[in-house]
Amino acid sequence: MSRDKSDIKPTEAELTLLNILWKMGPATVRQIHECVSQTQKTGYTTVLKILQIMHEKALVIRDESNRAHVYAPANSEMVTQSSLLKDLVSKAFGGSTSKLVMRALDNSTSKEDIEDIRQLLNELEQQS
Amino acid sequence: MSRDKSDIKPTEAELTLLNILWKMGPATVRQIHECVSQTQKTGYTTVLKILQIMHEKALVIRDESNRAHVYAPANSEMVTQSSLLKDLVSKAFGGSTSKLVMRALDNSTSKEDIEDIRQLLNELEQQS
DNA sequence: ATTTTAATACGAACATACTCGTATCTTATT
DNA sequence: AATAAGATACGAGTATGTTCGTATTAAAAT
Repeated sequence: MSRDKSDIKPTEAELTLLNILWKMGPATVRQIHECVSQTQKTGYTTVLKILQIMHEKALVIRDESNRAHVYAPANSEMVTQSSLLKDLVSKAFGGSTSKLVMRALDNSTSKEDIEDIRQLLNELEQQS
Repeated sequence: MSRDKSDIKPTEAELTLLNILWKMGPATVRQIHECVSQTQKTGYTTVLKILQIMHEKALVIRDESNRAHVYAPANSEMVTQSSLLKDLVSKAFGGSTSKLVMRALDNSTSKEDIEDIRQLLNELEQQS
């Protein structure tokens, strides 16, 4: 059973670029490189290459109508976050999402966060 | 700033073995291999090698007093889970644990789980 | 038209992870 | 003591990810 196109797990470098794309919207390699350069020292062609690989993997789509290709995420941030969580749940929490949630809450959560989450729990309970 | 010994991120294969060790307790390579063989077809020396690498990385400790070394996790399951969560939060949730929790809850949680989590929220709130 | 600029494509080098066969060493059995 | 069994150590092959230099191509400027 091979992996569905839509739930390929992005690598670390790929996730860095996806984060930028989700934040900036569709962008050229130059724009993406400028952005990533603010926090890392990475060559232009490195960013280009990663994007090309991501295109092969269908992690991004690109508009080739202009000379400078315009890249955009293939999946929303939400879908990708869910996919990464699902992966972690299965590999490190025995498949139990609630175990993951409890462990996450153990660590660090502010008072406002607690209220937000409680609110969400109420909504979820009503749905079912 | 180099990585602390105690929060090295285990790879996928390493996590598989750690899961076994947390479940079984300290074990020899043979025991671990038998266990992992129930779900995967992996050579004995492959398991051995991974454990040796994990020992170098200080992910496991081992008792060499007998011929068959006895391996044990260097860190608890809890600590490792927290470390993995922290990593995912920073890489895919902009550093926000509560965003991760909410995304996780969105997906799938049973009614009993919701109650458990609500209980935990109450306790957390009292602490602060 | 020629030159300069700026983009993509390609390939190679390097790092890490994973896998396993073979060599070596230690203990038990005969 | 010699052999067999069972353990670790080592090294090499493969796969994937990351990095970047160079080549090539396309557009803009002169």
